[in-house]
Amino acid sequence: MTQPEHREKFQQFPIHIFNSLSRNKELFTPLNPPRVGLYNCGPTVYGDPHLGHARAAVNFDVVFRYLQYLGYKVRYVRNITDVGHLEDEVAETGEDKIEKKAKLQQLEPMEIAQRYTNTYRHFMHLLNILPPSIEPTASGHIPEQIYVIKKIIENGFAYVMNGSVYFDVQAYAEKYPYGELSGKVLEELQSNSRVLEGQEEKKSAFDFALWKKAKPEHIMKWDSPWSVGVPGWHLECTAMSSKYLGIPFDLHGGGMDLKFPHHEGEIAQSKGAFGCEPVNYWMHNNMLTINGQKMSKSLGNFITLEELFTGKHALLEKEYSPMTLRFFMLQAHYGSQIDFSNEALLAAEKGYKRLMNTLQTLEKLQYEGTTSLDTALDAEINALTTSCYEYMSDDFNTAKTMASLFELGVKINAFYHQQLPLLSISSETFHLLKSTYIDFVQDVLGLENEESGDQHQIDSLMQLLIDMRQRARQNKDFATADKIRDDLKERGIHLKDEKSGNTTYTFS
RNA sequence: GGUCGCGUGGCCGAGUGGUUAGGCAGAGGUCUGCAAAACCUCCUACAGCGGUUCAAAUCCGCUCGCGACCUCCA
Repeated sequence: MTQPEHREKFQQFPIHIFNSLSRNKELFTPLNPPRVGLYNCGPTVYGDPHLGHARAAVNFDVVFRYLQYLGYKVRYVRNITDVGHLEDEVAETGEDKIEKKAKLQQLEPMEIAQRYTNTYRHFMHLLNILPPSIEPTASGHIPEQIYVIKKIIENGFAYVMNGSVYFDVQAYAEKYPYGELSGKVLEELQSNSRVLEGQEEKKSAFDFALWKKAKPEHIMKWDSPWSVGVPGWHLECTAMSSKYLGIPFDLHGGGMDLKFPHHEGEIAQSKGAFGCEPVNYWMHNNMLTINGQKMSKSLGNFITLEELFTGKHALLEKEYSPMTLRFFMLQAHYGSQIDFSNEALLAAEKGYKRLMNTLQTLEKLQYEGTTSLDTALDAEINALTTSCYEYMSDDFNTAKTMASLFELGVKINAFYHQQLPLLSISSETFHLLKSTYIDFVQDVLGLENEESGDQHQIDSLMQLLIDMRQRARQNKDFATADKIRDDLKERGIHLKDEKSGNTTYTFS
């Protein structure tokens, strides 16, 4: 995919990323070009993947895709958290989320983790999200996590208490600033911290566990120098990102809700263990709301991907396809909140189909003959193709990029329907238009056609019906012709008679 | 309560000191046997009130409304 023209455009529009840490848009300079290390916080596999998972995954998939498109060699690490996160209502028992579910369902903890990992991967695949280069699990990296804890203890930023190890935030804060990413002030944290049982072990309420001693009844536990127990909440990402990407690495992503305490913890652990920032650029995608309300289980507006794709949810008027969801998300910038509603999804569905129809139209376009150049039009199309790079490089602005693609689509359709002469642009411009449009829609934004079934057989069946109707039309038997068209329409297939005399069809 | 952010046309959503975002919906037109699609044209907004400026939706202040984080969370 690394074509010379990409390099040229790339040089013209170097990538700028809004770095959550500095709160500024910064020129992206990888440490070891052309290699880029990308880390994204993946799911905790104790439940069905939902819309929030999709947003994070889609956004960083586009980052991954665009970097690769420009010729970077990207190692993309997205973890699977299969251990270690405490659940609210059982926090005082130190019980593990995954373990809790296992007991309820009488399954092995790893069986649960595996099942939801499979489900997650399945839905990511439906969303056309490229698999990461490495998908490490927390449970598979216990020694690495123990190693990080040892380093932190050695450096004096952690203490052992009754077989558990806690990060000493106060000691850390004397040497490094704490709370930079999330804008937290230590004193405020202190006064606002909720008092939980089992916290009397900690020196301060905001100290966090690096290792937690297990209760005898716990099933998921590992040996360590301190106790048989489980690793802390934020440790896996530090251990696995440093292992596979080095320290520091280039780019770390995740949902905004992870800024505190998760990513703040990662920064502290990394500096505490290795004395340096874990990563140069932090990217955070914003949250979703549903009909203007926060998506949460207690509000009953929590939508899983399966519910969205099947339409089986009280808030959904119908099902929406994976590509509709992907399109919908890409029409907004990752840094903005987006609001879900049936109207918004319906609009996205239509927009997506228009984009796909244009893509198919473009593939049918043939440039033949001699140019009779329309300089203004030629320049306009050139500028629009260039703007795709410009906008993507400007903090991955998929919304603006899509706007340019739609404007190019107007030209593509006009060429195809002979509303504009194709030969009014140069052959070079035509090929640039074609490659840019196809590449950005398919490779960069990852939007693809969703037709199902055996397309070849459907085509041949459809051709049969189209021929029959054509004959009826030639005989002015419009009743028959219209019946064929209307009956197909009832079945969700739309016929279009084109100027050229050809009839094409689309699915609704 | 603390911290941060947002309020854009009928809906969704970019943008952010002077110039068309885009999608969906709606109106008119071209094309068509009729449609559909496509194309053309129109609908041209920035919560309210003040202030800065030659110029503000964009900067500042206040008011109102909303959201996120502070606790597992994408």
